[in-house]
Formats: sequence, C-alpha cells, structure tokens
Amino acid sequence: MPELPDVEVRRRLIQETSLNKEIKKVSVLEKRILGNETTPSILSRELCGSIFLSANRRGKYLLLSTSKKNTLLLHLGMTGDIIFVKKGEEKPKWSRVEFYFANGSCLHYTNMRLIGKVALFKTTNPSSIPDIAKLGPEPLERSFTFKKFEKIVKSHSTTIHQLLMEQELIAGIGNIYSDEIAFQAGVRPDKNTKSLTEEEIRQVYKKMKWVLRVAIELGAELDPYPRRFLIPNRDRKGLCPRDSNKIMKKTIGGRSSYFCPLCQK
DNA sequence: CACTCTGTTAGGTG
DNA sequence: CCACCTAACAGAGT
Repeated sequence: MPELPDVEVRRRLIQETSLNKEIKKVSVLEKRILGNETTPSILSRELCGSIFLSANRRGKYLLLSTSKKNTLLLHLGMTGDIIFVKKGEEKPKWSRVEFYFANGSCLHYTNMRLIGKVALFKTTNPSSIPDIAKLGPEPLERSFTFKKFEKIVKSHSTTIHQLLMEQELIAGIGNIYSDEIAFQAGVRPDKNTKSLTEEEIRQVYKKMKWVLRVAIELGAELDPYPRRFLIPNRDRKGLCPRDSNKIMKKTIGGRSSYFCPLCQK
C-alpha cells in the first residue's frame, strides 16, 4: 500500500543500498510501466555508467537524481514496490525494471498490476517535472502549518476523506491513511469540510502529522501497528479498537472508507 | 466457477 | 470548475 509512509520507507531503503554505485545495466521487463517520453534505450544510455546521487520523496513519488543530471521518477501505484537484491539472490516476483550495479546487486522496481510509473527526466530540478509540480505541500514539513491546513480545509467543500486524499491539496495521503487520520481525530470521514469545527480541524491536522510520523517509524508495516490503530481492523468484520463496536464501510468519493460510527462524529 | 473487490491516478463525460 | 466513472492489470476473496 504505497502511500506516503510506505514510499518514505522505500526511499530510505534506496538511500541505504543504492547510492554511489555504478549502474551497469538497466533491464526493462515491461515497457508499459514507462512514462510517455521514456524508452528502454534512453534509460540505458542515460543511466549506464552513472550513479544515483540521492533519493528523495515528494508525496507518493520517489525521485532519484543521477550523476548525469537526470532525475528518475518512480511511482508505485497500488501494488508497486522497491526491492534491493544482492548478487546471487533471487529476483523478486513482478519485477518490471531492474537497475544492476557494478558489484552485481540490483534494485528492482516491482509492480504486479502495472499501475504506476517509471520515467526519466533530463533535469535536476524536481519542480520542473509536471507530476511533481502539481502536488500540494508535504504534510510532514514544518512549514505546513495549521494555518495553511486550515485554509485548505476552509476553502473547499468536500468530505474530509476526499480532501486528505487530494494530491494537489496535500501530497501523499491515500485511502488507508486518510481513514486512519479521520479515526484518530474522531471525525467521520464523510463529514463535509465546511461543517468541521475549529477544534475538529485542529484534531485532523494534529493526527495527520502523528499518524504519518508513527507509520514511518514503524516501517509502514501492518503487523506491528499499535492496537489503537484502525488500519489492522479495516476490513469486513473489523471492530473499533476504541470501543469494540462494528466498523462501518461506506463508499466516499468512489473509494471504500471504513470508520467507527460511534466514536467518529 | 463467476463475480466482486482492491493501496492510484489520468482522462473522459455531462 | 466539479462530480462521477472507467481504464490500466492481476490476484484474493466470496
């Protein structure tokens, strides 16, 4: 489930494993994952012989800058992942693009459903990449203050669930974490932004930061999530971790949202 | 077996 | 501009 915390964890993985190593070969196993202007031959020509200098994240996108002044853009879609494999180790399932390093190790972009993107841009400036330029602010940045959040909330009329997921307003939150934030804030996800009280907006803001930060700290793994999280109970017969009542499922803006009708008002 | 559902987003329609 | 729908794809669940 690649939302902001998941993508951030992948960014750290790349940072720890794949920087400053000579890229020897790029294998594109599935061309359909490539962006419009990107071809296997461009990837080979631009990346072979160069190195990844840095791994950054913007919203749900990964940005790898290279020594030939390119930026590799990765989006994981719904089922994408980043897997680092040492020499001799088995290649992961659904590997779509492979970046082989001189020492035989390999960074794999995997994606079962091919919903996602791998693209190379001839720039070192992320904001010149259209996908990045249109994104809203980073929710975890200190500069994303309550005032700014409140302004976004008050200037749109939609459900809080949809607003949190709107990448052009706030970057990185998807269906799952939107639900978790609404749950932690004690606000029904289908509540309209116009009817939120000042205190509710404050709660959503606070919990947004908290949920994302904690999820990253936990490695964005579902298993050890704190019991007070909604996420592990976010299914058909889930129970509210706060009051053990039945979790309700509702379609909001075309997406399935889960919440506790008792403790989320 | 057939049908429904799924973490995302671009693009089309009315 | 907005709300809503679908496609892209593959697998798990009912």
